[in-house]
Amino acid sequence: MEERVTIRELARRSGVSVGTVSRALNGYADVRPETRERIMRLASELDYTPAAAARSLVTQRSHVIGVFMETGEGHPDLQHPFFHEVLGGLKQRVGREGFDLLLFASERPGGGYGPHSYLKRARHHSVDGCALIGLDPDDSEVRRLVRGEIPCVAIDMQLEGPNTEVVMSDNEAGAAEAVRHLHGLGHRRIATITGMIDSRPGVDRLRGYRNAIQELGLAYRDEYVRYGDFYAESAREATEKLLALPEPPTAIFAAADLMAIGAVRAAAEAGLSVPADLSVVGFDDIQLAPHVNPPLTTLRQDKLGLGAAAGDALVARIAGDPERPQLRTLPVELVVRGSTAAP
Amino acid sequence: MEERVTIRELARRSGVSVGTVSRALNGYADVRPETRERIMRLASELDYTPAAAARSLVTQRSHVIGVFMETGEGHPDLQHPFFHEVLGGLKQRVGREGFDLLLFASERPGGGYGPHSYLKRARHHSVDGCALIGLDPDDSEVRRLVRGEIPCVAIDMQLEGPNTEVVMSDNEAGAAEAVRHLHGLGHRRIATITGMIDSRPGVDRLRGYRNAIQELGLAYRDEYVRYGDFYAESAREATEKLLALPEPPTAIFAAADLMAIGAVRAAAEAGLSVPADLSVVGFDDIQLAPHVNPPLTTLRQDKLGLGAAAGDALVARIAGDPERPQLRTLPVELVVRGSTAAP
DNA sequence: ACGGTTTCCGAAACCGTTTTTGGAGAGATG
DNA sequence: CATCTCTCCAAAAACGGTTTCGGAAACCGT
Repeated sequence: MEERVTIRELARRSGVSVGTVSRALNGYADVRPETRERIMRLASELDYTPAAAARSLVTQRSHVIGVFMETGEGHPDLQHPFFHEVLGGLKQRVGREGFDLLLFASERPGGGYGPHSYLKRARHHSVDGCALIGLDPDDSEVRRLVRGEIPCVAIDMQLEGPNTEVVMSDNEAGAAEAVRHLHGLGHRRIATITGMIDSRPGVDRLRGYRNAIQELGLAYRDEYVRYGDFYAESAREATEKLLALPEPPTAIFAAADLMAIGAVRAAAEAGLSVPADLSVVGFDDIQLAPHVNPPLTTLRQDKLGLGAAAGDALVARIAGDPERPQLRTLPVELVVRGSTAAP
Repeated sequence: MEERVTIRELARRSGVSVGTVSRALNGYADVRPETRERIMRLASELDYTPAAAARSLVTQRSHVIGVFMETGEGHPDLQHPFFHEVLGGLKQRVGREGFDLLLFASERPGGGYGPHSYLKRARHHSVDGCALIGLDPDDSEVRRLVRGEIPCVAIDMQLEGPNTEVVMSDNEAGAAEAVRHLHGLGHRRIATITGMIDSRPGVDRLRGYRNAIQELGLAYRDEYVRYGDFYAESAREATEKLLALPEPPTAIFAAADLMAIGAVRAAAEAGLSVPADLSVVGFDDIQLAPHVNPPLTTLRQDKLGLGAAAGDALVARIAGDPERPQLRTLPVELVVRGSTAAP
């Protein structure tokens, strides 16, 4: 039978008290070098592994960051490639600092009583901080969570709380740059397909579009803005409508690469070729963007950077840094590939 | 100051002992209904949240599943869309059973001493089980982990251990079906671009290709098999070579959708059109497969199903079920779209 | 009225750590 | 030699739960 080797066992074998073992292992000053040496050697011989539960029980810190990211059927956000890359960035960043990520999945946490709530689940596991990715900011659970005492960072969602911070790309500037790029190419009839307009990125990108249109002295036409949901299918339908217009656009700014891809597809189905007959620019620069046909001109979000920034925010707030901004926005970069050309 | 409400507080306020509170909350039999009622009401009024650490310390069960999934620079596996969807399936399945997912990220777990090792990290957090996704099965750390006492499930990797189970798609059958489909369309010169041949899916798909070629009475030609790495770029190069052959293939089976997309791109760059001049079939059916141009004919892996099967394995083994298969393979399904046609 | 069951609950041990407190011994100081 | 300061460590009290054990009261049949 494999008996777990505890700190007590270490103490017994090395002839000191458990307190001393703990101090030796944790690098406290007041333990004689040779004693420490002996203990550490023994620990590695026996492959001693401290129990996180015991430690966090007393220190009240778990070195774990909770992650809320819905995988629901309705909005399969966990399936949006964008969020995964952000998650990867977060993982890397907080990993360096010794944190692990707890991806909340359980429906009745703690194996039993009481309904689940975000706050409760976070408290139950004593996470040191929480990352909220692509959630509905109006959800009452979410609001309760950020109103609590746990440091939170929200990615791509508008949220306020005493100890929470928001990280997102500069969506407005990016959208504006997209239409300027199109305009520079010579396009004058530029349409857009928005993301969900109840999300912050959705409205910001729309605003960027609108501002740029006006700054460039183009007429803002209602029929040129169509509402999508960040996924391909919605853009395909939207593009159909757009192309059926009496005066169809020569260029489309889609507020997500997935939607840009949907738009390209709709164009192909309408017998149009991209970019010869229609220019399309996306947003995100997902992994596949350079590989689709034609390669997508898009605005690159620094996905790893977003995750890393979220990690930064979390570790800083966990460390007790009070001087934190409420919002951190990262620049996006236009990368032009093959889906845009002069009209 | 927000004092955490503990079970002792509950006991004090409701005038019973802590043991009774515990039993009441956990649904044990020997507590009078009205007492239980009173306690539970109080608990929900005070929003009592049990501490997972304390509980798992004594029960030796954490209700947490550890997930190892590398985000390294070298092989950015966390970036392969396939794995995310699998993760989603796993999350859903184990979530129903009350488990959460711990995504290992920390580089020096426990905040300090000793080098990290998979086994050590798993033990440190007392995870009830581990999921290994897309790792190198020859890694010595991985082998140590599966030799241990913790139930493990490996997804898409060949691995053996006393308490570990493997879940993967029926790659061989899928590959065979791909070439039969191509053959049925009239193709006779069918090439393949493999995945990494040090991975089980890589070799299985190659074997499936080879077997089908022979069963159909086609000549097996060495120059028709090119080695890729599951990502787009490698397939693009491989396709260039293939098309430069004196007798170029009329169809390509790419062992991954990302590679199929790379192949399509290479064809376009060579002035060929898919599927008119070249048929391409992929593998995976990633989310984007129906949306690229042309829509990809591919073999659908049941990604959610793989995750769910992994979850099944884990919960069963955690519950102590000894009657478990060592390997579980899931069927794949040919879905024909626009990237294949008669030659 | 009495032994035997049941039902309900309190007391206490325990899980594996950290951290505080204090004290023994050694060396320095007066 | 007495005292004072170090240095190093032991003991014990937490942290917040679960679970075992046993006892008091209530209920039962005779």
